Amino acid sequence: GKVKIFMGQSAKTMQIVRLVDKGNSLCFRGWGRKTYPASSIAIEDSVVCFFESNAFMKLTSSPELSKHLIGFLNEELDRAEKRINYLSKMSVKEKMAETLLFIKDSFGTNEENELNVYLSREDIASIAGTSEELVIRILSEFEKDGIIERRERGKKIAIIDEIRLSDFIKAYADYAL
Amino acid sequence: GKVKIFMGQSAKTMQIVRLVDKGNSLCFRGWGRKTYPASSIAIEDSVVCFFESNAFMKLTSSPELSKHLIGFLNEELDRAEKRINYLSKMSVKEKMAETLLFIKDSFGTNEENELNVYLSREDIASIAGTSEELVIRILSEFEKDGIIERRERGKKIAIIDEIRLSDFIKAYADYAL
DNA sequence: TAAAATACATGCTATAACGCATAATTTGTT
DNA sequence: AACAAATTATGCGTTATAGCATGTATTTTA
Repeated sequence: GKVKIFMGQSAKTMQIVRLVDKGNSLCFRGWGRKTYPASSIAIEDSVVCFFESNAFMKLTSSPELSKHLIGFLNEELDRAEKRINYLSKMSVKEKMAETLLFIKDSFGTNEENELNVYLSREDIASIAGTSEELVIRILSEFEKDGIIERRERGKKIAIIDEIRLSDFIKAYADYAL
Repeated sequence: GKVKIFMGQSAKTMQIVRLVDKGNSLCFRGWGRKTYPASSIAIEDSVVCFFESNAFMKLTSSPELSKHLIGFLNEELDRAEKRINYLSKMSVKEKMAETLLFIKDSFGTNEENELNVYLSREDIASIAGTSEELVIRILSEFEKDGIIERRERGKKIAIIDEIRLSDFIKAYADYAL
């Protein structure tokens, strides 16, 4: 299932750095190291598979797996570097737009354009790098402007106008999310 | 030589995401993709080697190179995720502390604890994710507090009290930079 | 089904950070 | 050497954001 990966131990320093959907491997990152520098929490019930480190190391000799792994790391590094750019330069409103697209990119949406995941306002704040209060304020602003809709008392977020969302962030990178 | 890697085209959105020293390969990231999503500028005179993509692809089958590459990407992803955490949660003063350590980590210091690189205040601002003015203010504050020294009219920055610098950021991650 | 705990929402205040104006240095150019 | 351009530095008003207080709704527990 879906997993969030974060850094920092206290509430003050906690920051979600990555979101992982089912089928994707957390363990990829742990390769060849004693400790993994971040922590994970399952957002929903998840099945987690463990590999023995040694056995996994042997597999690494497979060129196919290596290729896959390199591709995966490349993509994640891309996403991470984009987020560095975003988080440090954007206004909170822009960060919220980016965050909604980031969540969509990570977990997708259903037929009604609703995000396939429930995240608390606090979690969203931790992705966007802002406060819970600002998240709530900007979500209602986005709803007022017809960009999103909050359904089932805020549990589901539907993206109504994705174009306008990406307009917020289009100045920041020369290619689409 | 030394190279800075950044994203965003306008001054407003420009953000340095990574610093690369001599010997390290930029091209690693370009592997298997048409376009590289960030831009690079040499900080100092550099010798750059180009590989033909096809020839490079063949090499990738070598398990040794794969291993090396995977290790490299893992490290870079670590650094990137740490910076995500830092940039979104830290005060400007803390970000400046982290930035100085980040620069030291990237390029090292000489015998007099001076950073092995000259970066304009604007560049530093773009690493720290803040404004040029704040960089200047906080640098002089750090100097007043005996944490750093600006030598040769600001061209060289010497790190006097690294302990106190890392104290600023020690709450953010459970392991050292 | 009542009580407690959690999550969502809104108003308000204090302040950190931004960004403009301006000045002082330093560097580059003819 | 004298000028222009760029960089570094400082002061200051404005604003965005954080963070508290407080209230309402929702979910969980007993």
